[in-house]
Amino acid sequence: MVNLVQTKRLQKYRMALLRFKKMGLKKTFSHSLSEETSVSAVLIRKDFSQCGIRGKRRGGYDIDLLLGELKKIFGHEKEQNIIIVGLGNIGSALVKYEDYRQSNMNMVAAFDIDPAKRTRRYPVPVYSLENLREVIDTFDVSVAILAVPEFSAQETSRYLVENGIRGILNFAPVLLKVPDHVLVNNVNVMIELERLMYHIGVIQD
Amino acid sequence: MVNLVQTKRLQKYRMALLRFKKMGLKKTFSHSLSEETSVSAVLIRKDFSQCGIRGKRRGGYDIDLLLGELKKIFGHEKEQNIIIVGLGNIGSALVKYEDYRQSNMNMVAAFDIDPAKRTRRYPVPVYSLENLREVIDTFDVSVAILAVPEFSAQETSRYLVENGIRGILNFAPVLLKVPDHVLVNNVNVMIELERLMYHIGVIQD
DNA sequence: AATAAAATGTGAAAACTGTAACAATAAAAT
DNA sequence: ATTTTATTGTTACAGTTTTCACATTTTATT
Repeated sequence: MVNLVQTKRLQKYRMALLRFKKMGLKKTFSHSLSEETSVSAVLIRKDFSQCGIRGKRRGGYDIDLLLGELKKIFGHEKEQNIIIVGLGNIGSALVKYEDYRQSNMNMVAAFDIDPAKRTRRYPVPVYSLENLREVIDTFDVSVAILAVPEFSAQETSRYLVENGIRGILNFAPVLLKVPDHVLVNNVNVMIELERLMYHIGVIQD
Repeated sequence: MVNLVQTKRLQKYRMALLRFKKMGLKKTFSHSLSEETSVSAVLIRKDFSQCGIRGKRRGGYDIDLLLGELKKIFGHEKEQNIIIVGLGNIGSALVKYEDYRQSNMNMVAAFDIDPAKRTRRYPVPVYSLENLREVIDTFDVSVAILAVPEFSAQETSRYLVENGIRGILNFAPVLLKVPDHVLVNNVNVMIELERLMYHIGVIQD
């Protein structure tokens, strides 16, 4: 229904709307959202229009209505269980995140090869990868955060997919090879920094 | 010279090339890179062509030559100093990263309002934000990683910009408002997870 | 030497994305 | 009640990005 580019924008709108709501506002206008998100007002109206969201001419858009529609689109209505694999620096930080609940996500388990990590020091139970299938089946998990070291990322991702994972948020600096039905989102700090540097023109001067 | 879309692809090529090189390969072909990066072979050739990188007809591309050109484009030749602001969960994890050196980046300092964080437990000195200007001037820093809590992100970013930062890698779930000459790259785990879920169609079934 | 095969490089077409202009409508002002 | 104003919604257009088709070059084969 909506493609990747639009999805990204809708998520921006949602963030802005949540902020507006927190400020006590009830309705908003394409221009206000434009200022907040740096997306042109026309494009915002077009996106809404295409999603079947209607405003009132001269009256703007109802914030709760918009958030409701976005909720439908992104399926926040249904709780989604997720897992995390790898409790190194990044993994440990991510497992302690508390924002998951806000998006109706539920971190149900963590996995690490190091038995020393399998303690109660984390907010979720920590297992060996041997228990992966069991956890996935029990909690109907389809999305995993992958935060293992570079050298084991490809193999681990294969194992995840083998056991039913269809979406991977990958923090390892590796281009994972996965079957067509699996989706990977890469988060790579180095690459983001590099691009930032390139674009602010640090390079030239 | 190259735009954002192309930059992202070039970074992908670079990752693939580094992998090929590690495997001992000397030359490669647009098709091999295509398989590795999921970018079409024609597009890869076009990107290279536009960057003034030439291959040999039937002979493919020389890996070292390609990496050299990419190095020039991304300015890895010159060392870039960066700082990190906020030593919470994520910040602490990022400051311990060791991959910065690979891209010729140098993490020179961290900042946190909590004096308890200002110990020697971190691989770089930790300061109060009062010392920001001093550090920025001394080390000629133009890029910062922002990993403070949501509520203080906007204010902190304003302060960073005021003191000369021109690029921000923002881990706070906030759409920062910054002047035109400043670039922000957002890294938002929730948003990435949501998009992943949306696109694998977890929602529908 | 001639031919075939495997690559690159590129101009034109297609697909996609965003913008501009403006009609339609609702609210506010007179 | 009428006019003005502000805002949405949409159609046509412009720009950007990707793909297609194929010419060109190099290497390998016969």
